[in-house]
Amino acid sequence: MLEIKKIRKNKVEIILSLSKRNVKNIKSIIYNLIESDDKRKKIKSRYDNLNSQYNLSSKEIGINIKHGNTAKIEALKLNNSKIKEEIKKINKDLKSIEKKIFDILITIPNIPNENVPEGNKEENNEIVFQSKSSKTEIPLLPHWDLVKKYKIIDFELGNKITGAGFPVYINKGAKLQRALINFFLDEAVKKGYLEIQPPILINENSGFGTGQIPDKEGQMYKVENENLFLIPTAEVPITNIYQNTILDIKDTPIKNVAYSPCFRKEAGSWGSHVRGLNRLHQFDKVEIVQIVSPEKSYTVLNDMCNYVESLLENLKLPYRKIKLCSGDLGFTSAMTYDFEVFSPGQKKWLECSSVSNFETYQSNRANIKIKLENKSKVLAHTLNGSALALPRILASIIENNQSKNKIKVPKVLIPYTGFDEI
RNA sequence: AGAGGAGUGGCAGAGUGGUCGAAUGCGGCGGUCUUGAAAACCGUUGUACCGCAAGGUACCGGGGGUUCGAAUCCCUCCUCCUCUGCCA
Repeated sequence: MLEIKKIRKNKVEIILSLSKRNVKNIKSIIYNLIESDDKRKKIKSRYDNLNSQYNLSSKEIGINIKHGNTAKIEALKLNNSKIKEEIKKINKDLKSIEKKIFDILITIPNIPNENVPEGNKEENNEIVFQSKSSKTEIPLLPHWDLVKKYKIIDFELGNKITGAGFPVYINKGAKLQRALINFFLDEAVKKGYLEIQPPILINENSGFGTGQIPDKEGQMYKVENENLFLIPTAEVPITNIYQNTILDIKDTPIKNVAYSPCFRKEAGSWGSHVRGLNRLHQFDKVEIVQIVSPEKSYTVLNDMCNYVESLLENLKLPYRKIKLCSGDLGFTSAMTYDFEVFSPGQKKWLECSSVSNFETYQSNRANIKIKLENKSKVLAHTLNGSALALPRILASIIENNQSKNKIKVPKVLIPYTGFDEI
């Protein structure tokens, strides 16, 4: 959520950059917001003033009770009851204007960083890097055929037990999953990330803190009667560890890594183009999260991207790095790089990581601050990225490493799998 | 799950209806002293909002209520501890 103070200060720039993001009527939204905030200030001032009068009067009653001035007490009580009525009324006004402001604020997405390419179409995304794809003579099978052939993932079983989008990993398929998770966790820990295993159910407040609620509430599975949600990503519990905290600058950067299963309803995004591991309701992911002081966040974004690239290189997968344009940016992000691995069986690129800087958008919601050297407190910048999401990586691994009768396991994974081919 | 107890400032801990935003101790910060450090002593030390400022308002787990007045009384929810039960 954007900070109202910043909006007031930089309204022209903000209107300009949000209009690049497809936000309709942004100018009138912003002006409406500022007008409402002006109103709020006036009401707040009146409200405080009345409360002050009321408090004084109550104290006076106390003093008069001690001295037994019955007549005066009654007069003061009468006066107080009048003030109280007005306080009640003004309190209503204050609450309603605050709610109005809040309701507007949560509909406004983050402001894209100035270096984000402008545009609303996929073509406006900037391909920063792309591996040269290796050409092979033999026809390559898509992963949904390979997993059947080698009996490592069973989609039918998943349908039976749960429903579509919940695959069952079997034998070397299951081991490969476990190997990838351990490999990703170990690599992150080597880079100084603290390993965390978070709850995979979160409450409403945490969902709000990272921006899933209310914007993407419909994409999360809700536990009936408990008011809890299955996490769509470990970003939610991990970032919310720090909700309502003031971090000392000395304790930053916060670098956390977590493996978790992720659950997404993916409502509306299902179609014939979605097959196999391309899109699932449940999948595994290792997520890295950093919380840093504002001036460092873009350096950190780069570091995180470099780290993700190093994983892809270690796995020897053809990949590309894409800088998302303003129109493609997630609601809460100020800048995002996507990483895609090549699927030769499908002849298309599959997103396997998304690394974002949210600047203060999440920290303002979750109330995460940093106390600087000079003791001033500022909203922290939060960042996160997949490092990595498993299913598409697994798809790409088996498709890229297939030969006629086997699939070679990437070298770095062999110590983790205990076998070198499937 | 049942019974009982408890949730107060960074921590510890007082306060059970009236200048309580809250004693005290520890910690933190600033200073005096010291060649330096420690000790001692003095001062300072929460967050948000309104206000140019002076100052004001709100917050004692969350929400609601009683009262002229609530950290203190009542209701409700959450969390923690103890005992009983159940269980991976």
